[in-house]
Amino acid sequence: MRPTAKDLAEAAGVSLATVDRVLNDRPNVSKKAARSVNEAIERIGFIRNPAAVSLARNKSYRFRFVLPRSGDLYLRELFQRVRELKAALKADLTEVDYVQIPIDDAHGIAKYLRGIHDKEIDGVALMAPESPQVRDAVARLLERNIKVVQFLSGQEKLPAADFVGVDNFAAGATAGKLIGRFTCGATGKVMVIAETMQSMDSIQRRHGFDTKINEQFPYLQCLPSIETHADEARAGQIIPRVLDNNRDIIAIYVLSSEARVPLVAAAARVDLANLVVVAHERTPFTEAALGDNRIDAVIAQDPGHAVRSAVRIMRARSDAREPLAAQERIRIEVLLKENL
Amino acid sequence: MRPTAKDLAEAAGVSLATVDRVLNDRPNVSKKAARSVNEAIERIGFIRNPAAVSLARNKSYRFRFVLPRSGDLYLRELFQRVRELKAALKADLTEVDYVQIPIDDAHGIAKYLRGIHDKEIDGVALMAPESPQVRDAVARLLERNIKVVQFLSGQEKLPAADFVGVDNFAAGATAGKLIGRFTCGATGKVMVIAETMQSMDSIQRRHGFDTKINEQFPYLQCLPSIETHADEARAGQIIPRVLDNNRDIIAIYVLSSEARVPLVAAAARVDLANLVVVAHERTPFTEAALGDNRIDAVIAQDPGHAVRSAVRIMRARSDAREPLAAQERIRIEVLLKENL
DNA sequence: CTTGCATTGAGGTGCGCACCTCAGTTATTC
DNA sequence: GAATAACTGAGGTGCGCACCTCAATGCAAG
Repeated sequence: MRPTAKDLAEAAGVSLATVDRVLNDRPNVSKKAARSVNEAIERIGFIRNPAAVSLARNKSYRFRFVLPRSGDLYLRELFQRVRELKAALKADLTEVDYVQIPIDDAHGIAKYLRGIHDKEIDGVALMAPESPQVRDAVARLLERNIKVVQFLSGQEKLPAADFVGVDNFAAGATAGKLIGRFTCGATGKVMVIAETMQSMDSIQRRHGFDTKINEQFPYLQCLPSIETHADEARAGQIIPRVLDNNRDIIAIYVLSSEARVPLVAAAARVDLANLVVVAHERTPFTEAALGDNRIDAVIAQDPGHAVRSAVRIMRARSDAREPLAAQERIRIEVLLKENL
Repeated sequence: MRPTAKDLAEAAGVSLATVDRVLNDRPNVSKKAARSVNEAIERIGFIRNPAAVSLARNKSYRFRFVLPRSGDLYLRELFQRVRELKAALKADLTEVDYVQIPIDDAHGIAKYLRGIHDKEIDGVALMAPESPQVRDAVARLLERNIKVVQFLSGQEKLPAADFVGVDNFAAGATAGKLIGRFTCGATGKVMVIAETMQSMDSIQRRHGFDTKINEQFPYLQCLPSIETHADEARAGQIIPRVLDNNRDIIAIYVLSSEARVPLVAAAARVDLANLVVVAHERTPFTEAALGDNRIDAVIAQDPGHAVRSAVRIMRARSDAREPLAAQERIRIEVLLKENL
C-alpha cells in the first residue's frame, strides 16, 4: 500500500501536525524536524495523493488568455481551441477564458493587465508584443503571485515567466530550407510578405529565413519584406505591383500567421501553383490552399497543443510544481498536402 | 458555488442514495427517478468532482506496454519515454510498465496476453503485428474488461480497441512527396528499404509511397523493397550489391523505423549527401544524419506523445470517459535539419 | 528564575463522493 | 389479498489531506 501522511509521520518520528507543517511550508518547524521529515519522504517514497490534496484544498483555478483582437484566421483557431478547452476543463475545477485586446496599444494592454486581481485570476497567458509598459505590467502580475505565460509571442524571455511557442528563428530557417529545396536550383527572386515587421516573431522568422537562404541558396534573391498591416485594400494594391515589377519572382514566403489576405492578392496577378509558396499556420485557408497546390508547405504550431500546454504550465506553477518540459515543447510542424 | 451531489439530490427531488445509484449505474432505480436525476444534472449543470471521485474510489491504474523485443533505436526511444512517464505518473496512482516480446512469435504474444489478469492490469497498449491468434487474445482481454490500445501498429482496427499512431499510408505518401520534390525532376531510380514487408505498417507506407510517386512523379522508378530482416550482415551484403547494379539510384527511402543499419550499409558504397534520403522516426542516428546532410528528411511520430496519449486513452476508458480525440491524434511530423 | 517566543503534538473538521446496510415503501404477480 | 420483487431514503464510513485550535513543551534572553 502506498504510504500516507500518517505513515510518513510515523517514519519520521514526528506528529501529523509537523508533517503537515513541513509539506505545506508552514512556519514554526525546527530544522531538525524538517530534515527528519524530508529524509523519511525519501526513505519510504512518500508522494502526496493529488486527488486528496485537490479535494482538501477545494481550490479552483482561473486562467485567462489575453489575445490580440484581430480577424486573423489563426487567431480564430486559437479562440476555438480555448473554448474547447474551457468545456473540457470544467470538470477539473479549472476555469479558462479569453479576452481580446487591440494589439498595437501597449498602453491599453498594460492597463488591462494592471487591472487583474489575484482574487479573480490565477494565471494569464499573454500574447502581446514586447514593450516596456507590458513588461512592467507583467512584473506587477508576478508580484501579485499571478502566473504568467508568454504565449506564442515575445521571445525576449522575461525571467519567471514561462514561454509557450516555437523558436521563430528556426521556423524561418525551415521555411527557407523548403523554398530553397523546392525551387530546385532555379535562380530568381523570393517575395516575403508580413503583416508587420514590428513584432519580434516576424523579425526572428525573417532573420532565420535570410540566414538559411544566404548560407545554402545564395543565388536566390530575397526582396524586402512587404508589410500589409492587416489591410486588405493595401495588400491588394501593393502585392500585385511588386509582382509586376519583379517578373522573376519564383517563390513567396508569407511569414505572418495571416496567409489569406496576401495570397489572395497575389493570386490576382499570378498562378500560385507555378510558384513555390510557403506560409505559416494551419487555417481553413492554408489547408484548402495546400489541397489545391496553391501553397507548397505550411510551417505550423498546433494551436490546440499550445493552449493546452499553457494551461498545464499555469496549473503546475499554481501548485508550485515544475511543468514537464518534454511535453510542453511546441513543435515546428511542416505540413504538406500529404500529411494534413 | 459548484453544485454537489447533495444539491443534485435536492434539485431532482430524490435522496442522495438514488443520486448515487444513477451516477454509478447501480441497479434498482426506476426509470422515472433516473430521468429526474438526469434532467436535474442538465438543469443545474452538475459535474462530479473528479478529485473526490478518485479519492473515494481510491483506485489505482496499472497499464502495460507490450512492445517488440528489438535493438531498434526507435524502440529504445519508446522504452525511455515509458520509463519517464512511469516516474511522472507515480503521483497519480498510475502504474506504467512495459514488457518486450519477440515480435515474430504471434503464438507467444497471444499466450502472454492470455496470461494477463484483470486483478493485475487495467489496460494494455499493444504494439504487435496482426494475426488471428493475437486478435483473438485481444478480444479475450476486452471480455475481461481490460482496456486495449493498438499502439503504433496494426491498422486493421479492432472494434472496441483504440488506436494510437499515424496513418501509415499518408506517412508513405509524405515520404514520396518529399523525395519527388527534392529530386527536382531528375530521372532515376529510388531504392526502398524495409526491415520486413510482412507488417501492415510497412505495406501501407509502401502503398502510400508508390501511389504518390506514380501520381505525381511517374518518371521515378521505385525498386522493389529490400528486406533486411534486422540482419546487419545481410544488409551489408545486399544493399551495396543493389547499389552496384543500379548506378542511377538518386534517392533512398527507408520505410521501417530502423534507419541506421541500412543507411550505414549504403554509405559504404555511395555518399549519401549526393542522394535524396528520407527515413522514418527520430533517433540519435537520424538526428545526427540530418545534421550532416546524410538524410534529407525524416518522417516521425513523436514517441513521447504516443506513450502519453496511450495512457490518457486507457485512463479515460477505465473511467468510462470518452478520450479527447483532438488531443490524441498523432501527427505525421516532417523533420528537417532546421526544425529539430 | 521568569518572561517570551518558537516548537511540537493531539485532536477535530471538512472537502465531495463511493459504497454499504437496513428499514420502509411501492409495484407485480398469482 | 397475500406474497414477492422492485424500489427508495436515511444514515453511516472512509478515502488522504489541508487547515485550524489549543495545550504543552522546549529554549533563550533578560
